[in-house]
Amino acid sequence: MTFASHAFPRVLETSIFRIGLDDNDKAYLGSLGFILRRYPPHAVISRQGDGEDRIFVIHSGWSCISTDLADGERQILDFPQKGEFVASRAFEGEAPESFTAQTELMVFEAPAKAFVAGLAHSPSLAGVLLGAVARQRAILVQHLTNLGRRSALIRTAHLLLELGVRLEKANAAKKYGFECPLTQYDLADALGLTAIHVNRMLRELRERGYLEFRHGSVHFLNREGLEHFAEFDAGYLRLPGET
Amino acid sequence: MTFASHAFPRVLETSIFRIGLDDNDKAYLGSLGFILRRYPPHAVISRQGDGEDRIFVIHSGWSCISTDLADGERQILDFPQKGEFVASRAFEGEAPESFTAQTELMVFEAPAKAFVAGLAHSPSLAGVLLGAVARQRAILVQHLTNLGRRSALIRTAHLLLELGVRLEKANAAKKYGFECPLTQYDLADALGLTAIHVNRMLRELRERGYLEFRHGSVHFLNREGLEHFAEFDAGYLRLPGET
DNA sequence: CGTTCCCTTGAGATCCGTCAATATTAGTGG
DNA sequence: CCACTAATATTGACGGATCTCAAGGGAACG
Repeated sequence: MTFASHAFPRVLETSIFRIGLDDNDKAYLGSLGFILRRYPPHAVISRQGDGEDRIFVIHSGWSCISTDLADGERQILDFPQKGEFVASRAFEGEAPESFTAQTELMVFEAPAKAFVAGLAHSPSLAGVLLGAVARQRAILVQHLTNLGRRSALIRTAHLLLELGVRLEKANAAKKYGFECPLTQYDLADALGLTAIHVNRMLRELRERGYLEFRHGSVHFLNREGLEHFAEFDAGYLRLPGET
Repeated sequence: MTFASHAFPRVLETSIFRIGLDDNDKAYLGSLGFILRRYPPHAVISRQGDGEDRIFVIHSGWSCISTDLADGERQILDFPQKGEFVASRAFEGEAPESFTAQTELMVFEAPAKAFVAGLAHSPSLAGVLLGAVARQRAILVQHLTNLGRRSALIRTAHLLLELGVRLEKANAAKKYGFECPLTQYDLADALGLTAIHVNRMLRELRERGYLEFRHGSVHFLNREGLEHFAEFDAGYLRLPGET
């Protein structure tokens, strides 16, 4: 279940922390006790309300962070990708959201306490962390804008375009699109729609020649046209340090 | 337009930064060049896409942060309240959102560059900042959940309850509710609705005996019942350091 | 006292959800 | 490779929530 912590420097190279840290910082990060863990599909890694406080860096696989509602529904906030980080309690208070594996998931994991305390020892790490938090925030803001002010069709397109770009930045995209193990129910919970309507929107996007989503993979057919149609501007996905 | 920076320690006492900082930290904060500025109603303080990078702490008045869409619409993300802070560029990249005064607005303002650089000099400030960012994130997450998974009626109630609690924590609420200069158009842009429908939802809440929103003030008539109806749990609004 | 926001209400259209049924795919064990 | 099952995808018909369009009323402010 757990692996040698010396595996951590590897993912560092492709993670959100790869920029802006000198060797001292990296050595320090490596000392924080990150371990590589594996979770099976549908494992709940951190549940809303938990007091436990951990930092995760995605190594491989798909997962989601979500809020759980009283009636059993959920709102998916994001699908964190390889190299991105997740803070179960967001550094304060009780966990406001749940973190769930969707496929088999490999994550680097460390207690948040040591991580936060470490910010004092590595000032540049604090800056990098702020940058990473800012990017996460920008993604959340786009999802919020999606839900509030865009039609179901554009909203669906926008999310798939975003995931495509994020996977490209993580070097996990194919030439034509990307592998996407999400079900239409998952998409619905992220888009504030029903799975049935997501199905209709995917069909509409296919009939308009924009993309195909079949058998777990998204295939862009007219990406430029789709980006224009969905008013998609990838600027908010810029990684810290990226020009 | 600008006031002596020694006014800053005053708001510190009631701001998000009031907890967890020792005298050294506070003295350091005071040296970062915060000035008190006044903006007239509807002033655009920071526009989406700006490169300028400032930190604000709300002193008095109402404002909103929003994303601007191509068709001229906007999605309001939040209404920051007294003592809360706003980072125009969120510490990285270009401003992903606009910051606009809604009433006359007084803010403490400082260049973000010095602020971020200062985190190295004041490790506990970094921790406090993370806590503040975490709270902002929790608020965003609730707004996202509101838009995605709650009906227009509950969504409206939830936002007004949230604003009530936040104003109480800023000591800016009345006994029965709070002064609220927002128009129904403003609420609509925050709730992902049209102003017309907001109007109908407010009527419905009034007719159900939950609250009145008239002449710029929100009056809770059955707060407990409303909190239950709207599945409102104020836990996510806990201030850093608050039990 | 007139203008300008802002609020309020109604009627009809549209988008999206609900319910119900079937088809397809993926997984499992024989 | 096949039979069976569960999960997922697909489609249609209908209803309800929300939007659009249109009109008027009220409050604030000069």
